Order: sequence, then C-alpha cells, then structure tokens
Amino acid sequence: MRADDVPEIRELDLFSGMSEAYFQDLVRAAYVQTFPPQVDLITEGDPADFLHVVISGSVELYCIWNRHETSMATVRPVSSFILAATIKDGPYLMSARTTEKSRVVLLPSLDVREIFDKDHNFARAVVRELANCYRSVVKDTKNLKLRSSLERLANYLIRSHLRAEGAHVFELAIEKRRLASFLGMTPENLSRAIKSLRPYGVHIDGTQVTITDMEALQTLAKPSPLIDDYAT
Amino acid sequence: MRADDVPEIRELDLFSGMSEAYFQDLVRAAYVQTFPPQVDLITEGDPADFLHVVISGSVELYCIWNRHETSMATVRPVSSFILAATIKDGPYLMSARTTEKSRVVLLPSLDVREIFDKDHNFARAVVRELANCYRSVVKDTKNLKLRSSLERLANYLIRSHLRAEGAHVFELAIEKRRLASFLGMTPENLSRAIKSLRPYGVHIDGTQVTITDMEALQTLAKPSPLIDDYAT
DNA sequence: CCGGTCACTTGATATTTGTCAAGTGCCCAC
DNA sequence: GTGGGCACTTGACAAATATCAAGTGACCGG
Repeated sequence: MRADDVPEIRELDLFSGMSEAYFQDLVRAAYVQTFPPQVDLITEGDPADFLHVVISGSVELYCIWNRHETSMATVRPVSSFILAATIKDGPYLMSARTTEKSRVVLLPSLDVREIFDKDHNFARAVVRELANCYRSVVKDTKNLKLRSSLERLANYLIRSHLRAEGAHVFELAIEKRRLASFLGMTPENLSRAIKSLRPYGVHIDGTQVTITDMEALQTLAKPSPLIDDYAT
Repeated sequence: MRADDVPEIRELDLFSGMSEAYFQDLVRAAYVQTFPPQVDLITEGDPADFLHVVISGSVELYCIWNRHETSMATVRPVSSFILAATIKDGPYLMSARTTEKSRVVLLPSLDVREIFDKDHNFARAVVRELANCYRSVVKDTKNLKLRSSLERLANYLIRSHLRAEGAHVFELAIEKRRLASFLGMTPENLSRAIKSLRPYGVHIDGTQVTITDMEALQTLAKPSPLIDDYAT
C-alpha cells in the first residue's frame, strides 16, 4: 500500500475515529490495486472476502437476474462499498465493476471483523455507515415505487444540480445508458424522457445539462427530503 | 411493562447478547401499549423518539409521496422496527400503522443510543440487525427492478409456501390490497395476475392459496437466493 | 336477519414503458 | 484522416400496467 493512500482512507468517516494501532493493523493487511475501466471487481454470490474502498475513479454496483442487468449505484471516491456483506460474512448481493480507471483498496474481511470486535469506536462508525446505507436504499425504493420514470429523472437532475453547488449548467456524472438503468428505464425511454422535460426548462446536449426553469422542474419533480436528501 | 413481555423481548437477537444490567435499564424506560387495528404509530418525517418492538399483532410500514401510498413491509412479532432512524437520531423514513390489534413496546431512542455506546455486545447486535435490514432492502430493490409484477407475485407465493413449512395449501398473511401495494402493483392488476397464474398451478380462493404444480411455478418465478432467501 | 360498507373482481380503455429496427454522430485506433 | 464501433436517438409497434366504472360477495353492526 502506497504511503499517500493511507491518509485518504483514514479520513473516511468509517475509519477516522478508530485507534491508530488497529488502523495500522488494518492497513498492513490491505492491498491496493489500480484497475482499467470495465473490470469486474466483484461478482454477486461470491463470499465477501474484502471490504472495498475506491480511492480514485468510479465503481458501478449492479445486479443480474435472468439475463436482465440493472445498475444499483455508482460509488465515487473516497467511499467504501459492500460493508454489510463483509460484516455479516455473507455473499455479495451486488456485482461491482470499474467504469473508469480506478484505484481500489482491498481490506480483508477477516481483519475488518476482528477489529470490529475489538475497537468500539470502529464498531460505532460501522453502525453509522450501515444506517446511512440502509436509509439510502429505503429512499431508493420509495423513489422507484412512488414515482414515474419522468419524475425520477426530474428529481435526479435536481439532485445533480444541488451536488454541482447549484450550477444551472453541469455535466452528467454517468453515461446515459447507466443512468437509464439506475433510474429503472431503458436507454430509449431516457432519451424520450429527456425530450419531454424540455417544456420544463431542461436541455441536455451530450453530457451537458442546462436547467433554465428551476421552478417548473420542481413543480414536476416535487422533491422530498425523505426521498432525495442525502443527509436525512 | 408487564412482566411476561420482558422475556419475549430479551429473546430477540438484538437484545439476547447484552448485559442484564443494561437490559434492565432499557426495560425500565420502556412503555408497552396495545393498539386497535388501523392505528398510526409513526408518521414519516417525525423525529425517531422510540425504537419499536411488535409483541403481538402486526404492523405495516408504508410511505406516502404526492398522494400516492405504497406498502414497504409488514412487521410480525417478535421484531423491532425503525432501528436505523433511532440510531442515527434522524427522522423516520416510513410511517407505521397496526393492521390488527397489536401489542407494541416503545423503547426511548435516547436510552437505546446511550446503551449502544456502553454495551459492546448490544452494539454488535445492532450492526448485525442493520446489516440484515440493509440486505433485505437491497433484495427488495432487485426484485422491483429486475422482475415483472407477475414474477414478483410468483416469487412471493413460493416464499410464503416455504414459510408455511412447504405446505401446498396455505393462507395469505396479508390483505390482497396490501399485497398488491407491497408488490408494486394495483389491486386490479393483482387480481388479474392471480388469474394468469392458474396455468402454473396456482389457485387463490379468498385468502387460501393452493399450489398444485410447484415445478411450473418455479420455472416462471426463477427464485434466486440473492433475492428471495431471507437468510443470505 | 337485514342492510350497508368495503374489499375484491371484471371489463373496457388509457397511459406508461419496453422492444425492435433503423438511423446519426461522436470518439478512437490504425 | 478515415473507418469502424458504439452510445445515443428516433419512429413504429407491442406489452405491461394503471385507471375508470360497474358489479359481486363477504363481513359486521344494528
């Protein structure tokens, strides 16, 4: 593990509160690797041997059933993923692949579980992280079950706009076909949905999004903190 | 709190490993109440003042957005619910109501968080519980995004059949309109879906389900441990 | 026992979403 | 620069799902 990777991980909520000694134990056992784009890191169903942390690049979590594939989330630096499987010592429920060149830290699940048992601060951080993940997925489910695909797209754009610090022109963070899958629709339908947002002041050219009538978009999207706020 | 309620709670995975002293602290602060059917216990958005445990009866978790309502889960005895909100000290993401006469224990979130900080065994149990909840919702999301409503119904019936210890005749545990909402469809559509499962050996009369051709049903449903197994 | 409510069902129809097929245009490798 | 691949778009059509309206039947209170 490269020396300058260490502080980046240490700053993660998950690790920032734990004792230095245990953190060093974890780091000593860790691997770091740089992967090209489109490399499979995890296959759902496999035993969860490692807790993963993306240091740079980006990783897509996806699932397959009966020849259908759906995108569940995109993980961006610096974040851990598949913590639940690691702690539970269960199989991965999702697969993961790089979408661009990415640097990933692999922490052996065995060590994570061992230190989880010994370091109370780490255990508490794990709980916070899991609670956040859980609430995040619940919000996703609400989004899926309560909204139409057009409404989901509208809300996604508003959230992206907020993440871009309120800029009215910003870039889509992921490819459209991935976005379509994430939003639970086909690429064809996303194309059409984008067009039908034009009356609401949304123009998307390539990856560049322009929002000219935020009020109209909000009226359509009806964002709710209990679905769309990352923090709550 | 009635004396005979205590052992039931103590046996929950969440509490079985914690020290007797802390458990007594929790119990002392707890309320128990019996509610009639159709009573709202929790409104989404409210602060999570209590961790809830159903002792008897059953509780529906549901969400509302823009005048639409959807059923997220049905909690049966003996289980806790809304642990994540309690731990995170955040607002409830879901509302809860009794569907029948129910006995519910209310543990003040403050006490739960305090003991969570002091009792390592309890903290570990919380983590296991949260990991299970998280994985459960991930499976739900896969179910929703990857399957058609007919496939969801077919898999629901197979799961119910397994929960009924493999009986080929069993009762639906919830009303059809709730089931429809839980499966992400309208009651009308559920009716039609039930009819279209007839060629697969499924007959539903009132609340009684009869499965005569398990093999055909499985071929349609294609159940997967990574979506349908409670344990994984 | 009767009447009313309400869940459920059924049919007709509308809307949403997906599929298939044929483009267009961008990006990258040679 | 140029050709090929691939993401994206567009249009026509098909399937899935929702909506609306009307009816049936079971349960419950009086």
